[in-house]
Amino acid sequence: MKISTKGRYGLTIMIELAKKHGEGPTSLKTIAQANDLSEHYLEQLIAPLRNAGLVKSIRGAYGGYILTNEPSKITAGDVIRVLEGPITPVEGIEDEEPAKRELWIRIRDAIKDVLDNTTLEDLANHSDDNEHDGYMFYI
Amino acid sequence: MKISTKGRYGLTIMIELAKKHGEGPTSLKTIAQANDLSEHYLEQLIAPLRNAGLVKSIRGAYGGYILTNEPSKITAGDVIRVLEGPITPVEGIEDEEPAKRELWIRIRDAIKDVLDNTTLEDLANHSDDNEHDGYMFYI
DNA sequence: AAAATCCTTAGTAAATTGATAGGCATTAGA
DNA sequence: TCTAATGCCTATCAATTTACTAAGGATTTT
Repeated sequence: MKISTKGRYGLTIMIELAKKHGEGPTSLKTIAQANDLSEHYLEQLIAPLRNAGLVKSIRGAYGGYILTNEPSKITAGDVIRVLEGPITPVEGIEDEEPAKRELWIRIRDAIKDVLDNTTLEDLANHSDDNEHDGYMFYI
Repeated sequence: MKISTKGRYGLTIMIELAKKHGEGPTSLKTIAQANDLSEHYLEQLIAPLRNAGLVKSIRGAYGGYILTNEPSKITAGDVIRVLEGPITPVEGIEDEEPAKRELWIRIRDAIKDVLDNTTLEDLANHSDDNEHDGYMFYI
């Protein structure tokens, strides 16, 4: 039910790169410091993002990472799938009996719908409004 | 992102009890055998369900468990919250910056919508159709 | 040459998962 | 009253995952 720090920090990295898109490479050190995260840990997270072709690295001094695509063309789902695996509430949906199977499928599709329709552009350009504060803590 | 066997087996228990609702208690042994699960493990899962008041136990020979409410009045969300904790894709949504915070809230609400609108009656009475087979494996 | 950066592998403490083991407490039915 | 069937409780544990830390090599710019 939870998305771990892999997916969350991974999104943080990608949002930072989206904000700097077109301005040359951004180093992990910069991103780690700006978000108070471990640079070493981020290195481990960006490796799969690079292998998946979502980012490109530029080595050496003044190097860093850049997005390989427009922020409007990369979704939160792209990032989460790489770092957390397939989007599904349970392993082996196909093995469940019909009633539960349909429940998991409805949940999966609901999550997919949100993640696949939210782009890095949406996330990077987001204003600092707080329109959701009113019901935020209702669980 | 995942619901563990706690929530899944817990739902299995509750669906079995819903099927037998009004017919007297059902033992964990019966449920464990019917679903090829460890009876001992199910005992650990039903304890919190009992503490939460979702089921009532009847001790002694020919005892077992019964639902404390109509299957139409108990939702999958009730069961999942007891066994998996609050429904949320991340811990500490309130600590995230607005862009990600809204993303997590949208995901949370989408999951809540499904879980809170699916009752044990829905799950117990489900026919064995396979209407979703066509796109089931698309992730 | 020096500094900044990416890249890779290894290790690790804590938590969670998914059980198993053993046995006591309670009750229905013979 | 005895016995079998059940619920109830505590402890233990192997495997996995999480969230890092550590160490150092490879590459490129200045």
